Amino acid sequence: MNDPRVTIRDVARAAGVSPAAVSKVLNDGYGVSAAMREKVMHAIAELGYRPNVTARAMRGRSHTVGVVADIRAPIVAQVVEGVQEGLRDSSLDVLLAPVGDAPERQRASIDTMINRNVEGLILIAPTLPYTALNTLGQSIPTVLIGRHGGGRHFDSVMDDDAAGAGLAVEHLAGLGHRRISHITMPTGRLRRPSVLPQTAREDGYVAAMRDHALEPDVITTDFTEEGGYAGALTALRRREPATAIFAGTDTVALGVLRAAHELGLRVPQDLSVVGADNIPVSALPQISLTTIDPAGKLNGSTSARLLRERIDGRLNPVTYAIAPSLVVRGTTAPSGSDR
Amino acid sequence: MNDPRVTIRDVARAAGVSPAAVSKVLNDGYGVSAAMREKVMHAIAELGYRPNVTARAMRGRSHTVGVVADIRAPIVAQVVEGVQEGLRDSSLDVLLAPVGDAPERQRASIDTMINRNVEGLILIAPTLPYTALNTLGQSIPTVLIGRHGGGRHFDSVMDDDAAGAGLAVEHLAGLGHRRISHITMPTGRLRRPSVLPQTAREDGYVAAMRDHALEPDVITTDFTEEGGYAGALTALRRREPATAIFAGTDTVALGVLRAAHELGLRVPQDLSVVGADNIPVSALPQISLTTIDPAGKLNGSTSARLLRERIDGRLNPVTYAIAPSLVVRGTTAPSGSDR
DNA sequence: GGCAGAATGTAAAACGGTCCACAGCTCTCC
DNA sequence: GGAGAGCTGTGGACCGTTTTACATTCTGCC
Repeated sequence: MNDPRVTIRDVARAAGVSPAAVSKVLNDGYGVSAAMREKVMHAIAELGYRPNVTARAMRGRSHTVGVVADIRAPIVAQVVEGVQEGLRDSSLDVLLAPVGDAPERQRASIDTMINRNVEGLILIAPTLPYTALNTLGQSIPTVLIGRHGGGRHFDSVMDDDAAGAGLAVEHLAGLGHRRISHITMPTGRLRRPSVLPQTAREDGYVAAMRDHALEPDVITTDFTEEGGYAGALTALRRREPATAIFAGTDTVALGVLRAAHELGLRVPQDLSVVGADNIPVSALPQISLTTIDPAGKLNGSTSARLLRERIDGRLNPVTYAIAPSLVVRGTTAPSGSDR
Repeated sequence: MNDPRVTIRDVARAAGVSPAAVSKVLNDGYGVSAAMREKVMHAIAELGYRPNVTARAMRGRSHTVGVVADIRAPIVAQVVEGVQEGLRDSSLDVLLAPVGDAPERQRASIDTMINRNVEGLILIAPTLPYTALNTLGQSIPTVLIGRHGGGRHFDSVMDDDAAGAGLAVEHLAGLGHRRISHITMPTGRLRRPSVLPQTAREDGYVAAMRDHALEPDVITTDFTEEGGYAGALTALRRREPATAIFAGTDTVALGVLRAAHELGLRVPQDLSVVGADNIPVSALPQISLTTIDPAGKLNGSTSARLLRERIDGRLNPVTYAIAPSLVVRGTTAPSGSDR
């Protein structure tokens, strides 16, 4: 912490060895005697030496993994925690480049990381086109979280969102619901199979409905509370209104709850609602939303493991789909019930 | 993006000049002719050259500002957005080191940043002791957000939380409330005046109550929904129960709302509730919490400005207190009202 | 035309590590 | 006792950029 910084030369002098020797000790290189290791370690502790990472980075290893994510999404905190956990014993530090909505900001943040010679990248729910990601993966170890479809030059970790949607439909159908609507959002320019969670959920919903011999009803708005409100009004003003709504995200579900309230519908007696993402709000007693839990931490730690393998030289792509779980809370009940 | 990376030498060769010349163009150095600038710029664009930041960092400037924060707090996203905005025209990039609760993780994240030669640090609500922060500020330009009291070797930006508490009390007293309880959390090891927002709020609350000739009633639990629930039970089971509660944070306020609901109290008719922080949930129609808005983005952009001044050489400490505002929503009403 | 001084460009040394190639030493084995 | 192998440790080049000190060219003016 004190200026000027202690360098490897200072340590070497204090320990009476060469800088190269200190470097070897630090990188547990081949050919260091116990005696020397001891001397060097002592000098390091004595002087409070910490290697200058930028200098290290110039010779290949930057000891840094870059995470690019929109930190406004509550799940990101959990994912990052998982990443850190997965990197704990590895001498790799996690740095986060914050992005907002704009795709060009994503690019800029990725470049920020690459300019700093990060050893690998973890991108959370990137909206960049498939080809750009593939090109990126060719030049640097890359793992994608939450992007479906996989790719040739990067690893992918995601929740099995289609299966999650299946869980939701199964739960609702099991409660006797027949008219189950789904609210989703436009896919942007992304095309199947390289898509974000909402599209996979939509597909899973449609498939599950067909499996139960039910008619799918997909309403497309946007993923805000407002969007959920508007979507719910559509679903509930049909000639044969929905008795259950599977919302594409919890935030959307909150809008659905508000619409129901305004229309005088009781939840869950008159309308059942299922969300997705299990954001912190959903667990609040006032909300108590039945939802699909995305296992954010597990996504993070799995990504970290894959990235390390990739940094260590693996080239063939790996895809991990994590089984989601349904968290049953207070917004779902049997159809036509009045408990 | 393509391997191997384009270096300054490649650009120099392509433009038919020396590497030094390219460097000068990049750093708008003294003594570059228009012709040379033109040639170099063209070569840079041609080759898609981007300077290697780690190499730059070795010669002093790392073009990086480090933000250390707990990304689980919703406000952090807004603050970071403000920081980025304040740094937009500066060639400085923002990198974020995520931390959790543990103070030693804060230290580790700060070291992570220093090891990478960042030009300055912005710490959001750090819990490190005052002396550690002061020492830190002596070795690197540092700005603290959300830490009261200021210091000799760093700048401070914070909401005027005492004034915010004053707004809350004034609002409630103006509605006719006399028994206004406040729920706060322990101060940890921090001592006045170098404290986190909650302590400043508590002080502001006590002062404002006295100003209105009312008796302060401070309940100390912890800053979770559970804590709020427990605190509210205490306040509402007194012989003379509170008619209004000023919660230390919105999350706490959510617990208060649950307690009120369970006790059969209607909000706002039987009990008024004010929170603090204006987290996204509070704006939801179902919650509609009256709260104090912390102007996160303004905190961020102000910090960025101060940090730049400090990087440019300013040494004397500056403290900025940002006036908070009260957002009146649906959880407050006149005392004894039955509107 | 010659000269001072300004303007423009370059060579080379740094920054703080890593790592290759090699030197010196000890040990083993014949 | 000497050759060769195996260990330890070191010198120095190198990574990509900035910056200082200096060389060269140009300009204006007497």
